[in-house]
Amino acid sequence: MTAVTEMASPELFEFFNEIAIISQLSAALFSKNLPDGMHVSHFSILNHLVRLGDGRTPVQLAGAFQVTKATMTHSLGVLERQGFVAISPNPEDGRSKLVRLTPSGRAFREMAIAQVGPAFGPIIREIDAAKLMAILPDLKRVRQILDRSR
Amino acid sequence: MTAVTEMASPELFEFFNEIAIISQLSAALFSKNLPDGMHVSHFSILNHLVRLGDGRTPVQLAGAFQVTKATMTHSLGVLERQGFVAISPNPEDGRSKLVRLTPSGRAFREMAIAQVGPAFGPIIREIDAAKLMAILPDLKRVRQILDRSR
DNA sequence: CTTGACTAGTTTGATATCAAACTATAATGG
DNA sequence: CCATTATAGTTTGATATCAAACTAGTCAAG
Repeated sequence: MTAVTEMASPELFEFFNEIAIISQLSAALFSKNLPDGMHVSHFSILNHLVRLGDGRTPVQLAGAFQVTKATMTHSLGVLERQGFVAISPNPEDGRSKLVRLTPSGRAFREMAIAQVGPAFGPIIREIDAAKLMAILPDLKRVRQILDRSR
Repeated sequence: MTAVTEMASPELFEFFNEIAIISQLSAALFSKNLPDGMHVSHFSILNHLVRLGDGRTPVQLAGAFQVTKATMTHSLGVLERQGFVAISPNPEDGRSKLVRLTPSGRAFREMAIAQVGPAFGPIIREIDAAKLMAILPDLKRVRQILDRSR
């Protein structure tokens, strides 16, 4: 058991290290093709709201992206100041709020996809998207396990 | 082509999103089991120096972890203040410096491994380390492609 | 030599993120 | 009802990171 840990640690560490680097590089590539001072995290929130529907609470969003509530407060502030989301009290819970997309927010997301898509095009071609999709379930499992043991 | 991009984008985005979340969660789990205010990035640098050898320059290290020079300046400052590395001028290049581990730095790395190992033990068992190792080469390819198109 | 282009490292200013403390509302058990 | 406990969101203070401007050293071409 100790032996297993000792043996597996370096490789496991390498695994997570690789993950961290890919995360950084892809975020950088993404941001570079995003207008202005928009960050991937902001786009992600808009994307999430478009794909899975409006009217989520900040805590739900924080859970979806595995960031803290404080981080989500900050990100939503940015999006609200840009006019990309509207935040209103939650009629069903006095403590809570609801986040809704504005038309401008939807438009921005469309534009971002149009801009970023081409940048990732060559990568998609080169990487063999099928392989990535094959990996995805394994990654999800890793995520779930990490999430549970949090 | 446009069609391919449009079709592949959501999934590809999901892929990178999953990567980003795993990166965050694993870093958090790691940091939680690291003494004091030490961050994964600091440990990683020490680990790198132990495994691949001393006497690297800051730029080499920045390249290895795909962070900017400025970030590496900061991280090395932390490690130096903790007494974990010693930084000296590079006799072969007046612009450059050499980073060396101190005994204290080696000891800290050992201790960190001893502390973090157990925390990741259950995860190793549950995740099926073999599967992760199978994925690793694919991840490396993704990293290389991203790196090249930077 | 000397100039011009490149490279190493630092500094500066900004931002994303976190942890912990705080406020306000909800829910639950006696 | 009320007191306790839990949850939603914010605030505060800290840190890791980045991009861009800057300093200083190197190198190559003439």
